[in-house]
Amino acid sequence: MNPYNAIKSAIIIGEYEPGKRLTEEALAESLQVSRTPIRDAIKQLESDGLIIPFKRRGYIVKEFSIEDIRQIYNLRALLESHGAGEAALNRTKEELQFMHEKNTAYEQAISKLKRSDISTIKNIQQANQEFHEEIFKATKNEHLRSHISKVVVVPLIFRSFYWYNERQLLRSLEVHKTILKAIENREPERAKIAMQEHIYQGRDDVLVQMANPKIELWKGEV
Amino acid sequence: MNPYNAIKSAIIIGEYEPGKRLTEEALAESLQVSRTPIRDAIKQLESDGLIIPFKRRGYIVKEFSIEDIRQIYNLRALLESHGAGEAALNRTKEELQFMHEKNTAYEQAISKLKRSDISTIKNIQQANQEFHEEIFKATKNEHLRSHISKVVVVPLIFRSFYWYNERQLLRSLEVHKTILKAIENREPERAKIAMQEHIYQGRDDVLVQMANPKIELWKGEV
DNA sequence: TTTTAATTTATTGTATACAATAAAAAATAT
DNA sequence: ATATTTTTTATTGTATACAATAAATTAAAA
Repeated sequence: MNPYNAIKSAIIIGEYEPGKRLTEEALAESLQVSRTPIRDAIKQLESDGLIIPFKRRGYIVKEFSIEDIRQIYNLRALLESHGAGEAALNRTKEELQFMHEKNTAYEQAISKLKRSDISTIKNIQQANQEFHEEIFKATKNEHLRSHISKVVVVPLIFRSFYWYNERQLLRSLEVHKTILKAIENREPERAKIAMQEHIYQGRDDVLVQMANPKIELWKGEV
Repeated sequence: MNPYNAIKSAIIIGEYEPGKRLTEEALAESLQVSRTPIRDAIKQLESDGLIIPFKRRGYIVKEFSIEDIRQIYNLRALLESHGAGEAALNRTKEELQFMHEKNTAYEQAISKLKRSDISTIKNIQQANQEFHEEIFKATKNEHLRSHISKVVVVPLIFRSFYWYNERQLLRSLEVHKTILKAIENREPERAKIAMQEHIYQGRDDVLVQMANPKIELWKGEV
């Protein structure tokens, strides 16, 4: 795994907790490479909004406020709902088939849920992400796609899956099916609204958990 | 000027034309710095979508197709119109005042138009950009702001000002005033739609010029 | 002559030493 | 005790040499 993915991964699973301070040298030592590739990774992570410079004394892992969550999820809602509408207009039969396959994979990942097992949750998050990405591929809009990927802050989504219970996961699966049906039927407005609602639901789940933390984020060895 | 802005600037004014090949070493030589800061700049420019890697043999300045223009401007329309709506809801009296000032500066920059004079056109583009940015500041939505800035591909906008005649510039000034009025009156829907129309107008002007190039991009020494 | 393999070359990737500098700590003055 | 200046230190910024490697070129084989 390259330095970028290694650090990102550690942030996603919470090994590097929000607020933790990172320096080039310490990261280089920990990943057994020189500072040069670490600097490349850091620049990318900064542009991703996952770390922020800390007064010329390294970086800290970004802590997301309630307002950050609102803003990020509202942006996602705007862009991803637009994407779903475009997908409903432009999808081919083959692409629809791929979406079905990705959603089936998501269903299977959910069925293997073991709470607090990092790798199970990673699988669920990954399957979910691939389903969403399949939709945006079908828009044939490369710029929209790449911008959506910049708005999607993976650590936030990972955390929401970490907190989700089975009921919540099954509900999200049902909404995926609604979105799929709308795309299948070439109903852009319905696909758009279903996707918007899906993202808002995710946003509110995160906000509720933040206001009233029932489950701590995992801590300890990888 | 740092390497990032130096290279970006050269791309914007067309000194580095679309398709031109760039290598780290040549840029380092030309800007009289080592490859290290050039590499940082290149990474940023790549993420901006202004250059693309060319089979491990340097980079080339991005050539924008008609489809690219459509996708980028449509994205801008989506995000900036949303931003204008939010600004109409959230702007303070002071922020409204700033917007007026920026638009006055835009009006003055236009009044000094001399076609084909790079620095005049740079001023117009800069003033226009500052007006738009003032609107997005008023949203108090830092994430929206930063994403809009990623969608705004400055070379495209610069080129459109390069091609614009006085009539087109005055029309764009009038639309700015419409947007301002809607923000002043706290009419989010109208601000949104006016901004959307403004961006689509810009898009179509660029598409028309691309289909039927009346004015060549500037070439020669800086 | 065309395909395949070997060699060379252009270019990015990485390590490392040193320079610049902002922040922190210590010393001095008020 | 507080404010100001000086010194030290932690950390990023930059230059440069060398390594890795994909692409281009040349040579060899079919």
